[in-house]
This record gives sequence, structure tokens and C-alpha cells, in this order.
Amino acid sequence: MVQNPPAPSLKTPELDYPNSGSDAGAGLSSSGTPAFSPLYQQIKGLILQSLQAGEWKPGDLIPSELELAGRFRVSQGTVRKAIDELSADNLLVRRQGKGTFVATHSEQQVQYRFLRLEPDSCNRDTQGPAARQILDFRRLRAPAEIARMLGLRSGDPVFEVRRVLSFQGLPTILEDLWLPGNPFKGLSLETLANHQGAMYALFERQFGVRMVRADEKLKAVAADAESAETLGVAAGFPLLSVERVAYTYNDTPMEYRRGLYRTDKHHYHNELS
Amino acid sequence: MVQNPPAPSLKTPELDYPNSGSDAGAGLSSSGTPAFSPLYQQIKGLILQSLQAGEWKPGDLIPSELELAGRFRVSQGTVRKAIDELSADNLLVRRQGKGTFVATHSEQQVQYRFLRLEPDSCNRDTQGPAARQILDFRRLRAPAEIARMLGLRSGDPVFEVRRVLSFQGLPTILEDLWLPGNPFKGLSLETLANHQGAMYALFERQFGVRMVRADEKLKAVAADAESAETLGVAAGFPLLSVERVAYTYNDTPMEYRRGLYRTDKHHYHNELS
DNA sequence: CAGTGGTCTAGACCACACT
DNA sequence: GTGTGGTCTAGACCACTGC
Repeated sequence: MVQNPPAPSLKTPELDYPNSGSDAGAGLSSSGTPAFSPLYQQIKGLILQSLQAGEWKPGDLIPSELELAGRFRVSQGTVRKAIDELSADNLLVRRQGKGTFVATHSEQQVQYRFLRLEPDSCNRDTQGPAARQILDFRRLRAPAEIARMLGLRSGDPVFEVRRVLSFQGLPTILEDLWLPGNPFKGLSLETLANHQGAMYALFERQFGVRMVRADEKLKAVAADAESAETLGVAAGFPLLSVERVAYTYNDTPMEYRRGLYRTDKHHYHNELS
Repeated sequence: MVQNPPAPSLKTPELDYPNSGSDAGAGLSSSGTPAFSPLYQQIKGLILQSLQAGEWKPGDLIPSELELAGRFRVSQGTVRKAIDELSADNLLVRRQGKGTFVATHSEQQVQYRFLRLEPDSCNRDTQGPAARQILDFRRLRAPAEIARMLGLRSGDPVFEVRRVLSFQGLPTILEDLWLPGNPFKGLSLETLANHQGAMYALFERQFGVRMVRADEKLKAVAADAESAETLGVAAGFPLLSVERVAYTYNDTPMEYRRGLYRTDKHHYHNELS
């Protein structure tokens, strides 16, 4: 839309271009590197800001490459490279002929994008959807460890959820998860219980919180009495412990999750490259 | 090398360009899609062939973008896009000012690129290198299951290795691995025992076999008597079972590996995105 | 200095989706 | 047809490496 005068000057984009000025050594921190940042990285940063600010919400169509190029006063190719990287990071999704969209956990081919558990036999997740059951939901003040994982202070309000996921009628995953109270203000047991589909889709729709990446730490542990009871195994049965921290834009932690997986009929699948 | 006459015609590259001819519906299999393949994908394929053929070996410098562009009679940008993807797949490594190199498991910052086990406390792998001990090495005829995983026929010759990895003096990983006999002809216990560094580096240097990607399946299992003994834990102790198939170029399986990991002081780290 | 990869531009054309 | 992303080209200039 921004059809400013042609401004053929290739010298005055509205973006910083730390190089190609006079060397201008001032203003640098003690680091020796002048922090060269190519234009497309800056564009990427600007788009990221719009995503963080919620200007474009999950599922939204963002402006076309040509329009963004005009807006930022760079060439289409430069915008394209920025979007290429955001697309590779699963933040944006390109659809030829339609446009570029903000990635979302809803309306995606894969329902549970972060769940790596698969049935041993069937190749597909064609084992039908998981049955979810909330065992517990409460609002509490964060213990030290939870606070640390979520980047909060001890005592800050958090939500705690305990739930079970069953596949083909068999309880398979028991997990506790904690969410920071502020971004998820208003979360209720009803909301959780009534919701169909992936939990991260609910977070997007109700709270505008999109989980972008996650770190998991896996261990093999022995089932304690309570977990064993819930999962229908004997105490001491080996379970896969999965500890996850999920992050929104900007590497802000937004969920801490501890799961116990039965792996006698399922396995955790991982691709290395 | 192919320095053909200038041939300024932009119409006759030596590559197939399924489109932009007369529609030419002939020659297609029953599939409805005409299998459009952009030029840079074809270039990528050609480079891949050279890698598979061993024309450029791990660590080698490949020809410059400009030279490849000339050789393939396309623009530098097209070669660049092909190399971009190969680089994203960890098959090539670009180094500004120097050139583009074939990726390698030796001489890499990370010693064990496919090993996801980390100590619980220290963030880095600064726990010192792993101590390796070969427990068993033999040549045998592949049982059905091993053959299946390696894409061989039952009874084909394979090598079997059993070894233990210790971190800070503590036996932590017990693993069995199987290699197809043909590509690894001449492998001996001595070669394995004398070698320092990652096993995949040895495979590259001695056999020209580069592992490109791998699939892992994880389960929690109880230690049997023998494994428990070797790893210094009680029978029944929960262990992380890691089953891996590693592939060379072209998705050819080249190693099947079954590991048991102690996870009381370590964890398996995974990043989701 | 020359050679390499890295960035940026401008313009042409193709493939796809919608209307 | 129009508008979108996708491919391809050609050329300019920048940043890094090593001679």
C-alpha cells in the first residue's frame, strides 16, 4: 500500500546497515565484532516483532511479499529470504497461490506436533485420537523449581494441570504441567475439559500464546505406586520420563511439563540429522 | 571441466525441464502430477550423485559456485539454492572466503553428532571424552531381524560389535551394533580398538561410508542380568533403550544399533520445533 | 591482491488458487 | 484474469580468507 515516491536512492533504507558507513567505531560494546547484520535478518526481526505483538495471529494471512517489500523499502528477494528462514523455523507457512500464513497448532495436518510417541505396530498415528482426562486442576503459588523452569519468581501464581492420555482405551501418558498465571489468566477446568484437540491449539485461540519450540529431557525411571496405579502397571515398571519446557516467540518459557510414558506398546520416535 | 562453447541460448541447458515445453502429456506414469522439478532440485540431485559416487570425499573442498554454475550451465543463484539445501541437510558445509566442503564426522566441533546423551549437571559435553571398550566383535550371517533393518537378505554377512562407553569412569552405554559386510569389508577388531574418536569418523576414513541421518526409537526397559552387570546396576534397573538405524546418502541403511543407556546421571536431550 | 561465499537488487517468467 | 508464491537470471557490491 505504501506507494511513496520512487526514491531510487539505494542508500537510505529505513534500516540500520552497520557496515558501509564510515567505519564509525563508536557505540560498540567491548565485543570486538561489529555485529554485522544483513538486511534480511533485520526484516526477519521486524516480522518477528509483529508476530510477538500479536499483530498477526496464528492462522492469519500476512501481507504479500511485494507489499512487505514496499513497506520495508527493500526488494522482494530480501523479504523472501527473511520469510524463507521464518518458514524454516515453523513460524510461518507459505502456500503457493494463496499467500503466507502464521503457523498454528490448530488446523494442522498433525494434531500433536510435539508429541513423539508412536505405536510400535501401526506406522501412522491412525490409531485414532487420544482420549484426554483431566485428573486435577488448580491455581497455586509456584514452588522454587517450577518458577525457575518458567522464568518466574517463587510464589508467582501458576496453574497446575494433571491429566492422562489414553490410546485405544489404554492409559499411556500421565503428565503434570504448569503454566504461568499471567498469560493464562482466566484458564479454568471447564475450558480445559470442554476443549477438543491439541492443548496448544487452545492456548493459541484463548490466550494468543503460540508454542514455537520445546526442549525435552528423557530418562528411564521406575513407576512409583501412584503413577503405576494410574497407568495400570506394576510399581517399579520402567517408564519413560519426559520433561519438557515449551517456549513462545523470543525464547520465553510458557509451559513446564513432566510426563511419564508407558513404552511397552509405544516408542518415542526421533529423527537425527 | 566441461568448457563447452558459450552457447548463450538460455533454452538448451543439459537438464530436463519438464515444463515449458509443449504440454507433451506422453511418457507419464498413471500419476496425475507431471512431476515438476525445478532446476535447482536437479542440480541438487547431480551434486548428490557426486557425493554418493565418492567423487568428493568427506572433508573435501568441492568446486566453487561459479565453476559449478558453468559446468551445469545455470546461473550462480541456482547452484547457490541447491547448495543451500544440501547445506541445510548437513551434507555440505559452507565457509565464507574458503569454499564449500563435504561435511564430515571427523574434524567437527562436536565429536558425537548423533549422541543425544548429556550429563544432568554440566551443560557442556565438557565431561571429557568417552572411554570406549569393545566387548565383542565378530562376523556372522545376518539373522532375519538384523537383515530386515539393514535392507539385506537373511544370511548375508554382517559384522557385530558389542561395546561399552564410559563417562568419567562410569559405564553408561552398552550397545550392540551391526554393519553390512560388503561395504565394511576388511573391518577388524584391531581397527576398531585402535581407533580414536567417533566411530562414524572411522567409517568415513576407512570405508568411505558417511552416515547422513538416523532414526531412533526409544523405550524404557528393565535391565536384564547381563546388562545390569556390565553397567553396574541392579537387575531390573530402568534403562533407556535406544534403537537406531543410520543411513548414508540415498537413504541406504548402513548401521543398526541397539543401546542401553543409564539415565540416573545423564539424560537424553531433544529439541522440538 | 584474487577468489570464495554472502547480500541485495531488478526483472522475467512459471505454477497455483481464486473468482 | 489477477494476485500470490516459486524459479531463474544477471550483475553489483560486501565480507572473509589466504597469498
